[in-house]
Amino acid sequence: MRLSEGVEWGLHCAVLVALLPPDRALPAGRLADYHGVPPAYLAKHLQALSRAQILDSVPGPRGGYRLARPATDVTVLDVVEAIDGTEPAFRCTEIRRQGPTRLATREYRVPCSIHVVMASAEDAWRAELRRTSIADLVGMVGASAPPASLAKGLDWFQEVLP
Amino acid sequence: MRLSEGVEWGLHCAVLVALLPPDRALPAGRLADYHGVPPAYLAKHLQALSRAQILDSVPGPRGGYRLARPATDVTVLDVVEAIDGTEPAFRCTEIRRQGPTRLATREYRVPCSIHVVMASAEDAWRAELRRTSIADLVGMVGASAPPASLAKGLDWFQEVLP
DNA sequence: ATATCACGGATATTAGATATCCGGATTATC
DNA sequence: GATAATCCGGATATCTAATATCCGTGATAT
Repeated sequence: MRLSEGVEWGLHCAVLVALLPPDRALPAGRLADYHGVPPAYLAKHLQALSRAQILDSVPGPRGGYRLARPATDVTVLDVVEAIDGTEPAFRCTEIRRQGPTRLATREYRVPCSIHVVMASAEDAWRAELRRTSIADLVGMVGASAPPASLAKGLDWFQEVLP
Repeated sequence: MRLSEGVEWGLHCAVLVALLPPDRALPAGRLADYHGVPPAYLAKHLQALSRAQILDSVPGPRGGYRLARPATDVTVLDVVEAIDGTEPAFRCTEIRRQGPTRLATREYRVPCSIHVVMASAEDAWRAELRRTSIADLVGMVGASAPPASLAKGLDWFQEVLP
């Protein structure tokens, strides 16, 4: 079981644009520079975040991406699902209905108990991801990152924002 | 994010061998018949369950697989991890340390907050899967499956166990 | 008018999951 | 003891999804 690497990129990008001065946007290329990831591929993931209305995209010079809503209203789960999709990790193929002892379809009114357990675990996973917003992550950075990190980040904004 | 289909097969097989009469074993081929899945590939997953000491393997005629421990002592998580591995779904590549604003390695003593959140969600997922044992699943089948299903299963045992 | 940027489609590459086969080792049964 | 059934691990083939790039189009600030 493996999450797309794009999930990590998307979350870090969301945190970074949450720190932007009001009404400014960061182009995809700058976000790729900042994180040291392939620009063309990151662009694809940012487009997914834009379609999910997590980011706003601004075309043209001084354009780029910014948050579409307050950082408090964007959960980690929102970003994960925008990039990785909402398909469950466990997909019940109903193998209980295969093989020599299978019954008629109408007999299977009760759900597959294995399916139920796996689904409830994924619910717990999602619930946990919903508990944290991008604003929380920004706060965590402020509270626990080396201060030099923030300072350097601010310098960098001055440099790259035209 | 996607779990191997083998996880579903492994769980259904664990439930089935938990229903075996004492000291009997089911060959991989019969388990594949019962579930309508490719025998050669299911065999690979059963070998993984055997290595994880969830199943006992018995070579030779009248051999096959049986539970290595009481069904109450085998959790759903045990089976999932035996087949899917224990690698986390989210793998932090520390992209916060890349790019133009990176600091010296020694500055990063606090953990990446995104990593922490993703890891806690996976902990919640695992905790949920640990709450249910194979014995619980067997009980659920007994309590909620169509009775005809169990009856047919028992007939089938008589037929295939030499 | 021009340069900057997002967007979506097409396509190539790679890694991992799915699937099969075979030779060797083990053991119950005759 | 011979035979047949079974597990085991390695080698290999195939298929799917993730990763990655490129380009033409449209929008817009300067």
